[in-house]
Formats: sequence, C-alpha cells, structure tokens
Amino acid sequence: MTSDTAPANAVPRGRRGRPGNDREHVLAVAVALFIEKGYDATSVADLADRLGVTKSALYHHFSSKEELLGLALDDALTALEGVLDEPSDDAGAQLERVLRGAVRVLVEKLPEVTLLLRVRGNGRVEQAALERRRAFDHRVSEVVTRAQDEGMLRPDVDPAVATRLVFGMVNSLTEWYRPGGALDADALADTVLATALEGLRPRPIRAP
Amino acid sequence: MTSDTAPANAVPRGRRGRPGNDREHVLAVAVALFIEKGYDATSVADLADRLGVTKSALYHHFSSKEELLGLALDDALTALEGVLDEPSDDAGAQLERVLRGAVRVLVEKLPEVTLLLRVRGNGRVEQAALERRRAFDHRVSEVVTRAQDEGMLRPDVDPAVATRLVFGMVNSLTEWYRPGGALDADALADTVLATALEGLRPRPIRAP
DNA sequence: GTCTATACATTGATAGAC
DNA sequence: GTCTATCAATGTATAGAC
Repeated sequence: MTSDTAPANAVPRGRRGRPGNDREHVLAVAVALFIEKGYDATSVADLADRLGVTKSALYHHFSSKEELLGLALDDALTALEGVLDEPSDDAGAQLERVLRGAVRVLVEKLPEVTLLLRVRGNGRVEQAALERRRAFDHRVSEVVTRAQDEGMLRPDVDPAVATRLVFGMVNSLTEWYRPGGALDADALADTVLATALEGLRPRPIRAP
Repeated sequence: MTSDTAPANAVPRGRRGRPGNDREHVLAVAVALFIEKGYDATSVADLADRLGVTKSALYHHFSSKEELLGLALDDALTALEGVLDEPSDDAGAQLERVLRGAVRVLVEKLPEVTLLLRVRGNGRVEQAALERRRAFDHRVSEVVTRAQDEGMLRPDVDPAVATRLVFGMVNSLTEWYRPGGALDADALADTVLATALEGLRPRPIRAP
C-alpha cells in the first residue's frame, strides 16, 4: 500500500481552434480523463462534456474511442523502447542508463506511461500494447542479468525477481510523482537509483 | 516497466450448492473476473456466464455489482490495517514487521489486494475504500519517519519518498507474484526486505 | 435458487443539415 | 467543424413463475 490518487491532471492548454492542433488537444484531454476514471469507465459523452462539444464533433477527429487509447499507448511504448536502443559494453553502466532513462521517460510521458501500466488486455489495441510491453520487459531483464554476471549485482538475488522489484519501484512513480514539485526528474532518478542499488539502511562508515 | 499479466486466476473450487457457501464462491469468481478484465469492463452477464447461471440468479445472492467489489475491498483493507495494530517501541523493528506483514497480507489476500490497488474512486464504494487506504498509508509513513529518527534509515532520503518507493515495490508484487511458484511468502518477504534495506549492489566485504 | 422476460439507461457510433 | 437526431447493442437491475 501507500500512494496517492493525485488529481493533478491539468491539460496544458494549447490555443484552441488553430488548425492541426485540435487533434492533440482532444487526445490530451482524453488521456487525462482515462487516467482519472479509468479507460472503461470513461464514456465518449464524458470526453465531449469536458471538451465542451458534442459526441459527434469528436468523431470528426477520431474514428473510435479505442484509437485515442492506441495513440497514447504507442507514444509511451516508443519512448520506452528508445531507452534500450543504445547498448553499451559495460552492463553495469547500461543498467544505470536504462533505469535513469525509464525514470526520465516516465516523467516526460507521465500520462501515457500511466495509461500503459494500467492496460489489462481488453480489445486488440490493449493486447498489442501488452505484447509490445512484454518484449520491452524481456530486454530489460537481459540487461539486469548481464549486470549480475559482471558482478554489479548481488549474486544471491534471482535477476528476474530483481528486475521486477526494481521496475515495480520505478513504475510506482506514476501513482504519486507529479512534475513541478520539490523533486525534479534528475533528483528523482538519483533517489530511485540510490534506493534500489544501495538500499535504505545506513551504510557502515568507511574507515579513511 | 516490467511485470506480467498472469492469467493465474483459478478459483479454489469450494463444493457447490452447500448452504451458505455459494455466496463465497460467487464472490471469489467475481473478484477473479474483476482482476482479469477490470471491474468496469466486467459485466454481470460475464460473471453469470462464468458461473454457468443467469444474471437473475446472481441478484438472488447480491444486491448489486458494486456490493461484490465492496466486500473484496473491505477484506483487503481489514487485513492490511491489522498489520499496523501491534505497535512496538523499537521503530526499526516495527518497520520490518510492517513490511513483512504487508507482503504476507498481499500473498494471503492476493486477489483482494490487487483489486484495492487498482481502485480509481468511481462510485461511493471505491471512494470509501480510497479514503480508508489513505489513512493506512499515512500511518505507514509515520512508522517510516520514526525509523529514520532512530537512525535505521539513511538520513539523506525524504521519509515520505522512501515510504512510497518501498511500498511501490511491495505493491508491485500483485503484478507478477503467484503462490505455488519457487518463492514462498517468507522467501519473498526476505528478498523484498533485503532489496529495500540493503540494495542490489554487492556489499563491500567486511574484514573479519 | 434458478429460470424467462423485460424494463429502462447508457453505451459507442452514424447520418445528414448547417 | 459542429450540431440535432437517431441507431443498435449492451449495461444494471427487477418481476414473477417454477
């Protein structure tokens, strides 16, 4: 337990009515609503209400409610996959890079990643996203395993379990972290890395 | 990222038709379905189908779909609150007890806790559960703060953030842990405690 | 305790005027 | 690009017979 249901879902008002921008704005409001109430509990009427238009107006911009979800999930997945695309020789350093990258993406694409983490697999769009996420997870797990082989991780913890625990910690950021607070993205990554790698117990003081 | 969408939702078949037991069985199947598809995406017809009865038969046992959710959430919350009910003088030891207790409850009431962690606050039942959960979170945070005051936690990490990170890790167990695997509840708690308190980096070898 | 039948609201989505 | 009007399908829940 422990986390928040933060209401901070303000959509950064892009000037309205300008050509080409309405689509983005509708999508941003949709994603915010999906997070607030859940995708299934959000009706197209809810979305229309919040936007101050009718349902029909929305279907001029998008062909289905599921399309809105799909665009958001694709955004999150593409950003996450990018984190893995610069391999390194040193697996220990790469693990750190992947962890920092995941935190950075989570902060930059907070709404989209939040949505991704809640997908259960209903419908084709969600199923495709789940598969893509599983592939990502698998690649991350390989990085962790290599880091352990190089002696950067305690040998007494199963690398698959370690992966899940650490990314469980990282992913849980979506439940409470909100940009603009005391912690910026870098400080957040520092804290997460320190907690995951060094632990919360005070280290014994090194004799100089 | 990283976790699974495990299908392992088998309901431990209680003998059917015995008086007083049907209610439990219906509830167990309902909770399993709610986890599988999400509460909102699960219709009463879905539940009736899986049970092999009609919708009307279900309304003989329960007055609403929301009541089923409420019973499960209450179960999870009561078990979690029990973890905090034996205070100790030593805050460090109490923190360990709370963490182990949370893992134990999570394993024992895996479906109910999973459901609780996904509640967004739609409807009165969900709102009440969210409030109760916030109270629990607050009490946990106090335990962590006291442990830090007693020197059991690194002084350079904000206790509120530490609480969220550690419980983020614990709560993420609902996304992949399934009983009956290689890890039993105790071994799981050991691994979680070790990771959270000592970290994943190998400790420098102590000179004897 | 389970059934058939049905009430009644809401859902996602479309047609066609302005 | 937005509207009114409308659709078929599905949602929760109830009535009343067996």
